Amino acid sequence: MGVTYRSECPIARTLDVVGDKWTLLVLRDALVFGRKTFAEFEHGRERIPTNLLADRLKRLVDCGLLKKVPYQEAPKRYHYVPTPEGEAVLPVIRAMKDFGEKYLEGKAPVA
Amino acid sequence: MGVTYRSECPIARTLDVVGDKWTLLVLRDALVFGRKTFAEFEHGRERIPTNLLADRLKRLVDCGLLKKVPYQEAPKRYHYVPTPEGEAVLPVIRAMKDFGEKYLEGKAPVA
DNA sequence: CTGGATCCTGATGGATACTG
DNA sequence: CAGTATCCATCAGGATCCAG
Repeated sequence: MGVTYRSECPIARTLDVVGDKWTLLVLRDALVFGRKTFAEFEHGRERIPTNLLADRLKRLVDCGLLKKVPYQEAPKRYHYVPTPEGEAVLPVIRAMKDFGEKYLEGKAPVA
Repeated sequence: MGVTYRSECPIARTLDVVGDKWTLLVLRDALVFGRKTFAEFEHGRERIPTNLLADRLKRLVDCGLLKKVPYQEAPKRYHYVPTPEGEAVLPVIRAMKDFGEKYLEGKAPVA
């Protein structure tokens, strides 16, 4: 909230929203693997720490890329499901997948 | 160098290489604005701190997305220019541009 | 002056333990 | 199951410094 984007550039803005090591992975799990619950996101292959997962889910909900939908009472439980805006990031995820497959397979990481 | 990727997923691998707030912006400057020198990268609209710029340029060179080409002796000066692998990230940058233009224009940031 | 390197401080990341 | 809390390590960001 209340923070400003670094610039008017749409690329910079996109990075301000999803430009970190986990956010797009959470979105991938939601969009391509259909994961919905906290536990489903948590137990993906990359083992995101629970505090970061909670934070990323909250952010994604706050900025309108995911929405919380209740699926159970007592105790209240929620599914995290992509909004149309959330689905709109699929092309960037696909582009990353293509890039990763073409250039990063079997290649040692540098950083 | 010796670090391992978080998983075999090509998306996760791509994020391990370019998944932070600055790397893709540097790549954007190189690929779409044709910037080459340290100063050209530094004086973009987003004002990246010099230490981060130096670090990101080095990483990008180390992982083969940019290469240093000398263009002057005494003192040695270099251009940072995209390799073919570097050019291969253009689709992800374009996808981010599309997303940013469609969904983030005039919208307040959340984080 | 360009191309960084260094230093310092506050923010973020990440592992694990704990709670409703 | 779905998160919080805690603690420590690392990184970001800004200022400044240094070498060619």
